[in-house]
Amino acid sequence: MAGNETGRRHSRDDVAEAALRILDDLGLPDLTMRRLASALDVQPSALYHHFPNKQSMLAEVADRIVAARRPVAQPDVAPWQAAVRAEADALRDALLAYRDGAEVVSSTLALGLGSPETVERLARAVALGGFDEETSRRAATALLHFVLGHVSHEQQRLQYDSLGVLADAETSPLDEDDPAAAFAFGVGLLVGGLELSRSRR
Amino acid sequence: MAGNETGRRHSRDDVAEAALRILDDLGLPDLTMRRLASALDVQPSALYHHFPNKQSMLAEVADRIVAARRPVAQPDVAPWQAAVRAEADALRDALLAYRDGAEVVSSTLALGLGSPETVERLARAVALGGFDEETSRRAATALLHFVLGHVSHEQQRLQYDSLGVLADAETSPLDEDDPAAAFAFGVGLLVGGLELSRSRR
DNA sequence: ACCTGAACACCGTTCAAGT
DNA sequence: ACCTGAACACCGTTCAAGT
Repeated sequence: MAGNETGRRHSRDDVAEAALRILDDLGLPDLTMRRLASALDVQPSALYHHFPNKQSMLAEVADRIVAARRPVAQPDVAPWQAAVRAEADALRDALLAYRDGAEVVSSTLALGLGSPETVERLARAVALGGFDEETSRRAATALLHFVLGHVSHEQQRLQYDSLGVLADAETSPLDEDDPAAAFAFGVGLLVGGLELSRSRR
Repeated sequence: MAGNETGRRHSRDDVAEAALRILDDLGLPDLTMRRLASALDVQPSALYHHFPNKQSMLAEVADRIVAARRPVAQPDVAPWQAAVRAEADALRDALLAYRDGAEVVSSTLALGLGSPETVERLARAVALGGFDEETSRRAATALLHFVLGHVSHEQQRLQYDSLGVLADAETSPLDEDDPAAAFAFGVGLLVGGLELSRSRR
């Protein structure tokens, strides 16, 4: 897909694309520098020409995953609540588009790497409700933590189901029969909390 | 602290205690089976007599971290909102008590391991508000995701600050000047959302 | 600029064997 | 029941050297 599979001499872009492929095909635990190198027909040490270390390579992967979010129209007339929900949904869908997407993005953000765009887009949607900058940023952060935690768990479950068959009654209390509904509920709580703080202002 | 430092022959309990020590002294990346073994003056393979693998050993560590939460009085007369906030605070404090505590608990819960007690205690507090069981469980899950995400980030920041000196303006948009206030804000949003859904019922 | 070859300092886990 | 000794199959990263 991102060419140059046999011809040697790769770009940073090639490396990132190959990493996304491995992530989606094999999952995060199998996305090793050595496997990535061998997918590119190159020695592991060659990767360090493109990235200083594995974490920065994963940060690039994370940025590409969230950058693929569908754009959300935010007409000034629409209720801000709908904009926030749409942003949350777009983020969830982007994370679900790659295997272990949520965990990659989560660990990257935890390390302070990755683009700030993700929080900012959420914060902008919140700010449509007229909240001040700090409130918007804090609400966006809370939303992001919920989304990443929820989707991480969702994706972990997917993997279990696909390989473990998961003996009956083997469910954790975090498991949800309807992940999409549980997701909407969680986002709804945070939006509701914002509404309430607004009406009390 | 958990005895038997030189006399060979350890119990599962000794192993878990030693793991907690290493976690708090060196952090999760340095909590390896080999280092744990050498702290107990034992060959790495000996650990597999006590735990089938590293993940189950970490699950035991996670359970001990959250089990140390301070008990929260829940008199039936007190407002349920205060009970939920108290449970969230108790959980945050327990996670902060050990280095990388949030990450250990988070990854354990993500794998479906660890005791269900953590979610259940949160759900019980929510249920004091008269919410049905599914709503309480979903709200507790949302709360838990927020708490784990927030505290994980908080602890990552602590480590950065302690070793990196962190050049000026090196802050990510997720960073907070006042983590405790940001935490209370996030919990407040979720509690507020519950209040609103209640008044609309 | 991009890569090779070789090495360093590690991992988690298994397994036969010992007491 | 609890442990040793040795091995297997890996890791991320560095570094001199090549083109």
